[in-house]
Amino acid sequence: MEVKKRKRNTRQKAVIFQVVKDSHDHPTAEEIYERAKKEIPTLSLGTVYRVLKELASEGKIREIIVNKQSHFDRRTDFHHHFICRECGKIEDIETPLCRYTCRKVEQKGYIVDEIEYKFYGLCSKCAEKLDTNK
Amino acid sequence: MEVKKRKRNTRQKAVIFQVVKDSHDHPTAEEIYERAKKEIPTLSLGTVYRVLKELASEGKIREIIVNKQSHFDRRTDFHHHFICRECGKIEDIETPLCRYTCRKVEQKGYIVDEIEYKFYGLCSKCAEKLDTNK
DNA sequence: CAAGTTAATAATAACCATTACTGTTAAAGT
DNA sequence: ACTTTAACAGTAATGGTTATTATTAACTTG
Repeated sequence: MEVKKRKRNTRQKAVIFQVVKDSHDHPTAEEIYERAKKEIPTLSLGTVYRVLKELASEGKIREIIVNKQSHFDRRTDFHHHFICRECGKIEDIETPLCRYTCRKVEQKGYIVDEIEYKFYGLCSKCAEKLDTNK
Repeated sequence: MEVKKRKRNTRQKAVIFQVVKDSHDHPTAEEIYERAKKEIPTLSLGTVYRVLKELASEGKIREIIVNKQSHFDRRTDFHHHFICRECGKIEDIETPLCRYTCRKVEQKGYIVDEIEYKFYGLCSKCAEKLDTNK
């Protein structure tokens, strides 16, 4: 009954994956598209979206959503994000899992498979800039 | 130079605010629109969006974004959310502010003005349902 | 390694939550 | 009541994302 679909290794997938892995920021699909086009000029934006979703569901990259827009993270280990309201930059935040919080959630009978902490405010650069302007 | 705009108290604003305050779930703009239309049948969806944004920026309600869609919360006090991947329900989570984490973020020179924790997984009902189906 | 199969692609249309626009309505001051 | 104009209803536009489809190119098989 089950028709098994063999996956194919395409240049597009390899290039898009590499672009994310080489990104030290947290690019959007559009930005990844622009970077990958330098390698494959005929690349289509739809392909970028599809491949990114696939890579994320395979656990090879991470999707993070900021202001209703998907960004992609080369890191898949446990960490969180700080988002600057001024410049929009997304910074990684290393913070341990809060056992106390997890226990409280699990006590309610919920099964948690993902935890996401987001901190909003001003990054050091923007905080400084706004301070000197005053 | 400054032209002061006097705000007007309209029935639309009052009804929309009341709908959110009476909501024990976390409705979307569309859902709030449907509920408020029972009171004001000629209400426009655009008005709902505008008023909700206004109420949120006044701190009278809270906007929470789940799956790239705005939901609205009658609570404005410090709390977080659990989102069920199965039924989409959003549940409140009471958890204290993690001082350790905050200190780490502030050590980087960031100024934090909002903290958002989201827990994803299965709510107790859906967890049970999926368990008995096996 | 040529031929056949079909997964993945490029290009484009559609989607949908949200925002912008515009003529009209109705709060609030005089 | 009259005037002013903030807010409204109705509708068009926006923008990130997803769906569709004919075509291309990985991989399989002979």
